[in-house]
Amino acid sequence: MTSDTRPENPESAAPLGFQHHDHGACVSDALASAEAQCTAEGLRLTPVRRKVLELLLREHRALGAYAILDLLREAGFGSQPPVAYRALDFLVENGFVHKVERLNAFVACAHPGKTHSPAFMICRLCDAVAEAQSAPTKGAIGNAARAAGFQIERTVVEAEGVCPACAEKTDI
Amino acid sequence: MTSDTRPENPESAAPLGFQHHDHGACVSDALASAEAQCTAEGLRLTPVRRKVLELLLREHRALGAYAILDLLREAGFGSQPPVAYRALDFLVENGFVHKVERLNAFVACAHPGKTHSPAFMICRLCDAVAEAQSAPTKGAIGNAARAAGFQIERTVVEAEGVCPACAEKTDI
DNA sequence: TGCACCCACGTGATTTTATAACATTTAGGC
DNA sequence: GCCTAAATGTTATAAAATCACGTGGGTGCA
Repeated sequence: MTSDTRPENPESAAPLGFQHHDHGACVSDALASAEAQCTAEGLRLTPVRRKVLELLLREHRALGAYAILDLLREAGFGSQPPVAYRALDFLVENGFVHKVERLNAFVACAHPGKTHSPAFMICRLCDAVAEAQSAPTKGAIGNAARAAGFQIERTVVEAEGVCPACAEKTDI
Repeated sequence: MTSDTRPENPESAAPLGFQHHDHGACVSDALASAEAQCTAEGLRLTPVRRKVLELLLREHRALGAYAILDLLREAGFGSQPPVAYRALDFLVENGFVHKVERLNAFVACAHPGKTHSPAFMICRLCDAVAEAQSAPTKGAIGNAARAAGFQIERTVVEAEGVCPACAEKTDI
């Protein structure tokens, strides 16, 4: 056991977007901003919750709950599933983390702050996940919902395919 | 065990669309059309596969793999998970059935024949699932993909909310 | 016709993902 | 300080999915 989301395709540590960027700052900025938001809204960013968010920010890719659990154990936290799931529930509920349904995995939100409807692009080769925005009430699904009288509360939009880096490796 | 997708909210047997329609004809028509397509394409719609499709058409709602497995057992087929999963793999691969990622469940395709990108509306109260069409390469996600150089192969579009029937019951 | 191959099926075991239930601790309001 | 509510730790179990291996039934071809 001591699982990870995948056989761990070596070199492809799957950047959250598909382009590189200054990490490190990105992690601590996001943590600070999360802390600020929690203070502002009276939410409790407890040690476990903070750690899970930090792990997801640091790893910068989608991690399964049990992969997170392993990392929590290493960090000296409880190591039973509910520990991870509860922290994830909190983070997802408050928009700091999203669940990628297609992968049964979790990613730190790339556009924190305002509530939004995330859309994901998932590379089937290297498992990289990029987050974009979707517009729930627009487009085909919005029209269908209006026509059917369906009230949309939340949307899951995930595209599976090949990221630029993998396409290059494969095509050439 | 002997599971079903839900505690089975009694009266809400969750129509596939949100409006009623002539069932029965709908089931046998779909089966016949699937058979025709398989013959045409040299695919083997074996007894188990046919049975699974029939069950999904008949139930007319999203069923978990284990719920299907129970029904298969009752019908005298093998009752180990791979039996259901293999049949479902075949049916999904060939477009007769879709997987609803949000529910880890399966529905018979409501628009068989041509290949398409399904979009689902899922009622969180009665679990009804309606299928609409999405346009993968259009809209926000299509633009994001083009901008990022991501090649979309498949999309998951699922809206969660309240169906007309449940909205009526609740609001009044 | 017979044989060989491939595909599908049956079954047992196991892995991965997720939740239930309950005791214990901790933080904050008063 | 004390009470309450929320968060945590832990045990157990449920639900979803896959692996591995053996068997049988068509299809194609000699």
